[in-house]
Amino acid sequence: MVTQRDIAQRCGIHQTTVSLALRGDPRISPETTEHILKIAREMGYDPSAHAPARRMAAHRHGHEVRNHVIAVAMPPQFIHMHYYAALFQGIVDVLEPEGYAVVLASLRGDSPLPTIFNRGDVDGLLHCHDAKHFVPLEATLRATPGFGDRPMVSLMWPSDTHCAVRIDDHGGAYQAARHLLELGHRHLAQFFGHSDDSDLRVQNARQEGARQAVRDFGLDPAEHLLLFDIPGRWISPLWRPVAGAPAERPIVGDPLVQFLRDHPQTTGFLAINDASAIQAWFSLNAAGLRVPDDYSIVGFDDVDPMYDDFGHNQLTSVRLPLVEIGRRAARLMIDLVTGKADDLAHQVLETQLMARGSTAAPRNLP
Amino acid sequence: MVTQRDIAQRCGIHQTTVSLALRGDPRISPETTEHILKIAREMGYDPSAHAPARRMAAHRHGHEVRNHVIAVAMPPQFIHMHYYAALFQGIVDVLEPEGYAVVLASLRGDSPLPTIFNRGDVDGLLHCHDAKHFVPLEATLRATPGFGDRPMVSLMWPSDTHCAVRIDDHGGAYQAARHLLELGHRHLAQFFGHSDDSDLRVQNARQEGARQAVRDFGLDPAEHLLLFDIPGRWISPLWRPVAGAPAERPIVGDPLVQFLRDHPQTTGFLAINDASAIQAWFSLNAAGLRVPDDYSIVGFDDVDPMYDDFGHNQLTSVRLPLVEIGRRAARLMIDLVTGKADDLAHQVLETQLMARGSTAAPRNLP
DNA sequence: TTGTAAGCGTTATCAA
DNA sequence: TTGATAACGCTTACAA
Repeated sequence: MVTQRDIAQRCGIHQTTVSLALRGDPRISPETTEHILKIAREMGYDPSAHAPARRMAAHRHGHEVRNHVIAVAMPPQFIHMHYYAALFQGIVDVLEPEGYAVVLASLRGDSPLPTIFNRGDVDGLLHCHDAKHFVPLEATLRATPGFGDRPMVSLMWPSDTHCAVRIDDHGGAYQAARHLLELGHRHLAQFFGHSDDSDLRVQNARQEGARQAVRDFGLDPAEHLLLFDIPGRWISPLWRPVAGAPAERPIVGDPLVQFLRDHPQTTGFLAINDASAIQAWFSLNAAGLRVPDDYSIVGFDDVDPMYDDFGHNQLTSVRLPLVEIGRRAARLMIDLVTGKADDLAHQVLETQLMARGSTAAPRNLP
Repeated sequence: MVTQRDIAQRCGIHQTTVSLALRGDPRISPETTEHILKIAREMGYDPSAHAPARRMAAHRHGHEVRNHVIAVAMPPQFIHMHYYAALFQGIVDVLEPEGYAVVLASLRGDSPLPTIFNRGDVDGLLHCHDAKHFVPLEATLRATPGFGDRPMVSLMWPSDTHCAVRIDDHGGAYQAARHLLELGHRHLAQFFGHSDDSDLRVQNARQEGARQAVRDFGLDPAEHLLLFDIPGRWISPLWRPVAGAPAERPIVGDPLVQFLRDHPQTTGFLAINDASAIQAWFSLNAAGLRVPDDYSIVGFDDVDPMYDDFGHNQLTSVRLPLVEIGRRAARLMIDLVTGKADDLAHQVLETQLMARGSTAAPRNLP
């Protein structure tokens, strides 16, 4: 393992000079510097091999170090969902070429915080947790000496305490509702996933977006836009490739059919995500009802397909620029780590409606 | 930042004693040790905060350090495939509770090796690359001073140079072929994905497995088991949630229909994975042929579903214990890192046929 | 422009 | 059973 002293000896020079030269300090003459660099290369000097020594010295002088390591915290089971996969893809797209390593941390309360955090080896954290779930994590991390006040960026969820990159939920729901209204639907039902411990800002924004679209059509939301409280499991991924996993087949229940009995005028559904849209579709099929002949469904996220017999996705959905969000969050993180960005930057991206076969003009129902 | 010296001063004792006590050295009397530990806790001493110092000292005495960091190398786009997701899930299941951090590294040639490798901060590597693709990576890593000869474990692919945990491909193909033969099919076609730069051992094992099943039925493989060279893209995931990605809709071509014209006796297909099985299914549908009425298809991996209108997966497939493989590989890695396992351990796991709606008894075709 | 010296916090050796 | 000392390789303040 070749050290700066080895190089110094070989050059008949002092180690300090080598240290300065290697970092391109202007106090060392260009010729000396060049010679030292040449010898260093020749001897195969590898600066990163001596990271601990450098860290100690830096610490002594009260400096921070960049590790080129970014942690990414995702909810459990994220790996099985295309939604998170797309975000993740964007993150890696940006970080990898810059030489950053990506550390995956589920950061659930039940596992210990990986020692890499305590060691101060992580430069920052990207995460995808809603505010309520993230509060305890944030507290833990902030209290971890090795992490301290390093930057965090939230993906998809708004945050009051740090940066966020997310989508315009209001606009997305507006697009979905408007699409159905333009097709002629007049009585819509918006899915609502009630989970009392989760941040409601996103759902509220979506509800307001749909209401706005209804109002813009001169209709009264109270009458023309109902809420349908979906079974909790509809939100989950349909299929998990886990031997013995519970959700091999979707839960095909009839709460939706019951809802339609109670509200027979409803013809259009705004789902909470694609999985719930597809579950609803299956439920309608099971009841002998047809999409889009009898009912129209709009998914959300555009990450899960509903194939027809020929492999064409039929699910109309609101496409989220998830990969781009991952990319932007990662770029923002790099800027924060390198001190080029403000710690409270927020970015909001627009969605795009992908019209497909699950939506059509309504026909008169009995 | 509290140091051993701080503790020593507070105890009116020498720092060396603190060092020994903290590591439970028997030379320090139990009472002293206990007292020191108590004070250390009180003062909030965090050993991992001083990792660099410890590393330097360790290095000086020629010791290795455990970082509790394992790298996982997966092929590009792995994040969008359930196959890799399941492997990954297993890995994380085991590593996370043990306090290991998981570093994701695509390790493609075009990005620089993350500095974390050069620094010696990675304890070992789990990877999922076939031998031919992995050879250059392995060379690079072995030549990286910070990684050197640390352990590697291969998932799914056999390796001559290091550990592997994989499945019994021969047995899996045997199960699939036997299933079709037992249903009464007598003329089978096995999918073959020709990519000349990839390790063929796996495909060879599967072909031999299917041949064996045919022979065990008293039939001649040369006549009763054909190979169908599938379009390259059939192997890829059907749906990628990437804005503007190329593969939004499957390629529904007719090479399979052409094949059936040339070999009209064929009634049963052994796919190379689930995606190719589903693509084949779509192709048959497009040609007005029906599964399983006219043809039976067996997938492989059991990671991608083919839903009927009610959300029930119809694809018969060979289930791979992917999560378990991830778990075993991770456990093996921990054993290697802690010096408890041999460096050439191999594990082979069995598959299980999941019979569903895509296979049935053949009927007489025109 | 270059050299000197001190110190970061730990571990291991050796002396007490 | 405990204490003193030297080193690991680097960065920086200061002296030459």
